[in-house]
Amino acid sequence: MKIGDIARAAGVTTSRIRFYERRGIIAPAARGANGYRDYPADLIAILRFIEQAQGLGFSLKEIASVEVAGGAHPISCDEAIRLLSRKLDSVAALIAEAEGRKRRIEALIAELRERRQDAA
Amino acid sequence: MKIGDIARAAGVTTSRIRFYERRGIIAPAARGANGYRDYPADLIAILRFIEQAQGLGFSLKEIASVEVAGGAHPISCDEAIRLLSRKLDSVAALIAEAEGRKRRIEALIAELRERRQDAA
DNA sequence: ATAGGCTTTGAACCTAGGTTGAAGGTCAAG
DNA sequence: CTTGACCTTCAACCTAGGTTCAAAGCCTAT
Repeated sequence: MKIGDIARAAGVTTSRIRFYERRGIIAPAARGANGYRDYPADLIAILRFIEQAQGLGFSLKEIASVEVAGGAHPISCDEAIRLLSRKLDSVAALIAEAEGRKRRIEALIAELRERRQDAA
Repeated sequence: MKIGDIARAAGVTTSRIRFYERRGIIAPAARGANGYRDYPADLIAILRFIEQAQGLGFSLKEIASVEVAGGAHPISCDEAIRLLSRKLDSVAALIAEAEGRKRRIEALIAELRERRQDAA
Protein backbone atom coordinates (compact mmCIF):
# COMPACT_ATOMS: atom_id res chain seq x y z
CA MET A 1 0.00 0.00 0.00
CA LYS A 2 1.16 3.54 -0.74
CA ILE A 3 1.58 6.04 2.04
CA GLY A 4 -1.62 7.88 1.13
CA ASP A 5 -3.67 4.69 1.27
CA ILE A 6 -2.30 3.83 4.70
CA ALA A 7 -2.88 7.37 5.91
CA ARG A 8 -6.52 7.38 4.81
CA ALA A 9 -7.12 3.94 6.29
CA ALA A 10 -5.56 4.79 9.64
CA GLY A 11 -6.86 8.34 9.84
CA VAL A 12 -3.46 10.01 10.12
CA THR A 13 -1.56 12.37 7.83
CA THR A 14 1.14 11.20 5.45
CA SER A 15 3.59 13.63 7.03
CA ARG A 16 2.99 11.99 10.36
CA ILE A 17 3.82 8.55 8.95
CA ARG A 18 7.07 9.88 7.47
CA PHE A 19 7.79 11.57 10.77
CA TYR A 20 7.32 8.29 12.63
CA GLU A 21 9.63 6.58 10.21
CA ARG A 22 12.30 9.26 10.65
CA ARG A 23 12.03 8.89 14.41
CA GLY A 24 12.26 5.12 14.27
CA ILE A 25 8.80 4.60 15.73
CA ILE A 26 7.83 2.50 12.76
CA ALA A 27 10.08 0.38 10.53
CA PRO A 28 11.44 1.97 7.34
CA ALA A 29 9.21 1.13 4.39
CA ALA A 30 10.13 -1.04 1.46
CA ARG A 31 10.44 0.97 -1.75
CA GLY A 32 8.86 0.38 -5.15
CA ALA A 33 10.75 0.82 -8.42
CA ASN A 34 9.74 4.49 -8.46
CA GLY A 35 11.02 5.15 -4.94
CA TYR A 36 7.55 5.27 -3.44
CA ARG A 37 7.13 3.76 -0.01
CA ASP A 38 5.29 0.45 -0.06
CA TYR A 39 3.74 -0.54 3.24
CA PRO A 40 2.17 -3.78 4.43
CA ALA A 41 -1.45 -3.43 5.53
CA ASP A 42 -0.34 -4.32 9.06
CA LEU A 43 0.91 -0.79 9.47
CA ILE A 44 -2.68 0.41 9.79
CA ALA A 45 -3.08 -1.58 13.00
CA ILE A 46 0.28 -0.38 14.26
CA LEU A 47 -0.71 3.25 13.69
CA ARG A 48 -3.94 2.66 15.55
CA PHE A 49 -1.97 1.07 18.36
CA ILE A 50 0.24 4.16 18.52
CA GLU A 51 -2.77 6.44 18.79
CA GLN A 52 -4.24 4.28 21.51
CA ALA A 53 -1.01 4.27 23.47
CA GLN A 54 -0.73 8.04 23.11
CA GLY A 55 -4.27 8.34 24.40
CA LEU A 56 -3.20 6.42 27.50
CA GLY A 57 -0.38 8.88 28.09
CA PHE A 58 2.56 7.07 26.54
CA SER A 59 5.09 9.26 24.75
CA LEU A 60 6.38 8.37 21.30
CA LYS A 61 9.72 7.53 22.89
CA GLU A 62 8.06 5.00 25.17
CA ILE A 63 6.02 3.61 22.30
CA ALA A 64 9.14 3.35 20.13
CA SER A 65 10.94 1.24 22.71
CA VAL A 66 8.04 -1.20 22.79
CA GLU A 67 7.88 -1.29 19.00
CA VAL A 68 11.61 -1.92 18.74
CA ALA A 69 11.30 -4.71 21.28
CA GLY A 70 8.41 -5.99 19.15
CA GLY A 71 10.71 -6.20 16.15
CA ALA A 72 12.85 -8.95 17.69
CA HIS A 73 10.30 -10.72 19.87
CA PRO A 74 6.87 -9.35 20.71
CA ILE A 75 6.45 -7.91 24.18
CA SER A 76 5.44 -10.43 26.84
CA CYS A 77 2.24 -10.23 28.83
CA ASP A 78 4.23 -9.65 32.03
CA GLU A 79 6.22 -6.93 30.39
CA ALA A 80 3.06 -5.20 29.20
CA ILE A 81 1.63 -5.33 32.70
CA ARG A 82 4.82 -3.86 34.08
CA LEU A 83 4.79 -0.97 31.59
CA LEU A 84 1.12 -0.27 32.17
CA SER A 85 1.58 -0.34 35.93
CA ARG A 86 4.35 2.20 35.77
CA LYS A 87 2.22 4.42 33.58
CA LEU A 88 -0.63 3.98 35.99
CA ASP A 89 1.59 5.31 38.76
CA SER A 90 2.61 8.35 36.78
CA VAL A 91 -0.99 9.09 35.82
CA ALA A 92 -1.98 8.76 39.47
CA ALA A 93 0.80 11.20 40.39
CA LEU A 94 -0.44 13.60 37.74
CA ILE A 95 -3.94 13.41 39.14
CA ALA A 96 -2.71 13.98 42.68
CA GLU A 97 -0.80 17.06 41.59
CA ALA A 98 -3.76 18.43 39.66
CA GLU A 99 -5.99 17.87 42.65
CA GLY A 100 -3.58 19.83 44.79
CA ARG A 101 -3.78 22.70 42.35
CA LYS A 102 -7.56 22.43 42.31
CA ARG A 103 -7.75 22.67 46.10
CA ARG A 104 -5.44 25.67 46.18
CA ILE A 105 -7.51 27.45 43.55
CA GLU A 106 -10.71 26.70 45.44
CA ALA A 107 -9.17 28.04 48.63
CA LEU A 108 -8.17 31.24 46.84
CA ILE A 109 -11.65 31.71 45.42
CA ALA A 110 -13.20 31.19 48.85
CA GLU A 111 -10.81 33.72 50.32
CA LEU A 112 -11.62 36.28 47.65
CA ARG A 113 -15.34 35.77 48.07
CA GLU A 114 -14.99 36.42 51.77
CA ARG A 115 -12.98 39.53 51.16
CA ARG A 116 -15.71 40.74 48.84
CA GLN A 117 -18.27 40.08 51.57
CA ASP A 118 -16.22 42.07 54.06
CA ALA A 119 -16.05 45.01 51.71
CA ALA A 120 -19.83 44.97 51.19
CA MET B 1 18.41 46.92 42.50
CA LYS B 2 20.51 45.20 39.88
CA ILE B 3 19.24 42.12 38.09
CA GLY B 4 21.44 39.77 40.11
CA ASP B 5 20.15 41.15 43.42
CA ILE B 6 16.56 40.68 42.31
CA ALA B 7 17.30 37.21 41.03
CA ARG B 8 18.85 36.09 44.31
CA ALA B 9 16.06 37.64 46.35
CA ALA B 10 13.31 36.04 44.27
CA GLY B 11 15.04 32.72 43.71
CA VAL B 12 15.01 32.88 39.91
CA THR B 13 17.80 33.12 37.34
CA THR B 14 18.80 36.40 35.73
CA SER B 15 18.21 34.94 32.30
CA ARG B 16 14.66 34.20 33.31
CA ILE B 17 14.09 37.82 34.33
CA ARG B 18 15.46 39.03 31.01
CA PHE B 19 13.29 36.47 29.27
CA TYR B 20 10.19 37.76 31.07
CA GLU B 21 11.08 41.27 30.06
CA ARG B 22 11.53 40.26 26.43
CA ARG B 23 8.17 38.54 26.53
CA GLY B 24 6.43 41.51 28.11
CA ILE B 25 5.51 39.62 31.27
CA ILE B 26 7.25 42.24 33.38
CA ALA B 27 7.78 45.92 32.58
CA PRO B 28 11.04 46.93 30.91
CA ALA B 29 13.58 48.04 33.50
CA ALA B 30 14.92 51.52 33.97
CA ARG B 31 18.58 51.73 33.01
CA GLY B 32 21.51 53.19 34.95
CA ALA B 33 24.21 55.32 33.33
CA ASN B 34 26.18 52.15 32.53
CA GLY B 35 23.25 50.49 30.81
CA TYR B 36 22.61 48.09 33.68
CA ARG B 37 18.98 47.32 34.49
CA ASP B 38 17.77 49.01 37.66
CA TYR B 39 14.68 47.39 39.19
CA PRO B 40 12.40 48.48 42.01
CA ALA B 41 12.24 46.02 44.94
CA ASP B 42 8.57 45.43 44.07
CA LEU B 43 9.69 43.17 41.27
CA ILE B 44 10.60 40.50 43.81
CA ALA B 45 6.97 40.18 44.86
CA ILE B 46 5.87 40.18 41.22
CA LEU B 47 8.27 37.34 40.41
CA ARG B 48 6.96 35.36 43.37
CA PHE B 49 3.43 36.02 42.16
CA ILE B 50 4.37 34.68 38.74
CA GLU B 51 5.76 31.48 40.25
CA GLN B 52 2.64 31.03 42.35
CA ALA B 53 0.38 31.54 39.36
CA GLN B 54 2.42 29.07 37.32
CA GLY B 55 2.06 26.60 40.16
CA LEU B 56 -1.69 26.95 39.89
CA GLY B 57 -1.54 26.13 36.20
CA PHE B 58 -1.58 29.58 34.63
CA SER B 59 0.57 30.01 31.53
CA LEU B 60 2.89 32.97 31.13
CA LYS B 61 0.55 34.31 28.49
CA GLU B 62 -2.33 34.30 30.94
CA ILE B 63 -0.16 35.83 33.64
CA ALA B 64 1.03 38.50 31.25
CA SER B 65 -2.52 39.59 30.45
CA VAL B 66 -3.22 40.03 34.16
CA GLU B 67 0.01 41.93 34.65
CA VAL B 68 -0.74 44.22 31.74
CA ALA B 69 -4.18 44.90 33.15
CA GLY B 70 -2.43 45.57 36.46
CA GLY B 71 -0.34 48.26 34.79
CA ALA B 72 -3.35 50.47 34.11
CA HIS B 73 -5.62 49.52 37.00
CA PRO B 74 -5.07 46.54 39.27
CA ILE B 75 -7.32 43.58 38.69
CA SER B 76 -10.61 43.65 40.60
CA CYS B 77 -11.63 41.03 43.12
CA ASP B 78 -14.50 39.94 40.86
CA GLU B 79 -12.16 39.67 37.92
CA ALA B 80 -9.75 37.54 39.93
CA ILE B 81 -12.57 35.25 40.95
CA ARG B 82 -13.65 34.94 37.34
CA LEU B 83 -10.14 34.03 36.18
CA LEU B 84 -9.65 31.55 38.99
CA SER B 85 -13.01 29.95 38.31
CA ARG B 86 -12.16 29.44 34.68
CA LYS B 87 -8.84 27.90 35.64
CA LEU B 88 -10.64 25.71 38.14
CA ASP B 89 -12.82 24.40 35.33
CA SER B 90 -9.86 23.59 33.13
CA VAL B 91 -8.04 21.87 35.98
CA ALA B 92 -11.17 19.86 36.72
CA ALA B 93 -11.34 18.90 33.04
CA LEU B 94 -7.70 17.84 33.14
CA ILE B 95 -8.38 15.67 36.17
CA ALA B 96 -11.41 14.09 34.53
CA GLU B 97 -9.39 13.26 31.45
CA ALA B 98 -6.54 11.81 33.50
CA GLU B 99 -8.99 9.73 35.48
CA GLY B 100 -10.39 8.37 32.25
CA ARG B 101 -6.90 7.34 31.21
CA LYS B 102 -6.33 5.79 34.61
CA ARG B 103 -9.47 3.69 34.34
CA ARG B 104 -8.59 2.52 30.85
CA ILE B 105 -5.10 1.53 31.99
CA GLU B 106 -6.52 -0.34 34.95
CA ALA B 107 -8.95 -2.15 32.70
CA LEU B 108 -6.12 -3.18 30.39
CA ILE B 109 -4.04 -4.46 33.28
CA ALA B 110 -6.97 -6.48 34.57
CA GLU B 111 -7.52 -7.94 31.13
CA LEU B 112 -3.88 -8.92 30.79
CA ARG B 113 -3.81 -10.50 34.22
CA GLU B 114 -6.80 -12.59 33.28
CA ARG B 115 -5.22 -13.63 30.04
CA ARG B 116 -2.16 -14.70 31.97
CA GLN B 117 -4.39 -16.77 34.25
CA ASP B 118 -6.01 -18.48 31.28
CA ALA B 119 -2.63 -19.42 29.88
CA ALA B 120 -1.54 -20.92 33.20
C1' DA C 1 0.95 16.11 -24.25
C1' DT C 2 -0.78 18.11 -20.38
C1' DA C 3 -3.43 18.66 -16.14
C1' DG C 4 -4.08 17.14 -11.56
C1' DG C 5 -3.03 14.14 -8.10
C1' DC C 6 0.09 11.38 -6.13
C1' DT C 7 5.01 10.77 -4.30
C1' DT C 8 10.01 12.11 -2.89
C1' DT C 9 13.52 14.92 0.00
C1' DG C 10 15.19 18.31 3.13
C1' DA C 11 14.56 22.07 5.83
C1' DA C 12 12.17 25.40 8.30
C1' DC C 13 8.40 26.50 11.45
C1' DC C 14 5.21 26.02 15.58
C1' DT C 15 4.12 26.26 21.12
C1' DA C 16 6.11 26.77 26.04
C1' DG C 17 9.39 28.22 28.98
C1' DG C 18 13.20 28.88 29.37
C1' DT C 19 18.85 27.82 29.21
C1' DT C 20 23.40 28.38 27.32
C1' DG C 21 27.11 30.53 25.03
C1' DA C 22 29.91 34.01 22.75
C1' DA C 23 31.77 38.44 22.69
C1' DG C 24 32.18 42.33 24.96
C1' DG C 25 31.56 46.39 28.62
C1' DT C 26 31.89 47.79 33.77
C1' DC C 27 33.18 48.10 38.46
C1' DA C 28 35.57 47.46 42.96
C1' DA C 29 39.44 45.47 45.37
C1' DG C 30 44.15 44.49 45.90
C1' DC D 1 46.75 47.43 36.30
C1' DT D 2 44.88 43.28 36.59
C1' DT D 3 41.64 39.94 38.41
C1' DG D 4 37.09 38.45 39.22
C1' DA D 5 32.41 39.23 39.52
C1' DC D 6 29.13 41.56 37.64
C1' DC D 7 26.43 43.32 33.51
C1' DT D 8 25.03 43.87 28.22
C1' DT D 9 23.17 41.84 23.59
C1' DC D 10 22.02 38.52 20.25
C1' DA D 11 21.58 34.08 18.80
C1' DA D 12 21.26 29.34 19.07
C1' DC D 13 19.67 25.26 21.58
C1' DC D 14 16.36 22.14 24.18
C1' DT D 15 11.83 18.74 24.52
C1' DA D 16 7.48 16.90 22.04
C1' DG D 17 4.99 15.98 18.30
C1' DG D 18 4.22 17.18 14.53
C1' DT D 19 3.05 20.59 10.25
C1' DT D 20 4.21 23.19 6.21
C1' DC D 21 6.81 24.44 2.30
C1' DA D 22 9.66 24.22 -1.86
C1' DA D 23 11.40 21.89 -5.67
C1' DA D 24 11.28 17.95 -7.92
C1' DG D 25 9.69 13.39 -9.91
C1' DC D 26 5.90 10.05 -11.27
C1' DC D 27 1.35 8.32 -12.94
C1' DT D 28 -3.18 8.29 -15.02
C1' DA D 29 -6.91 10.11 -17.59
C1' DT D 30 -8.38 12.90 -21.21
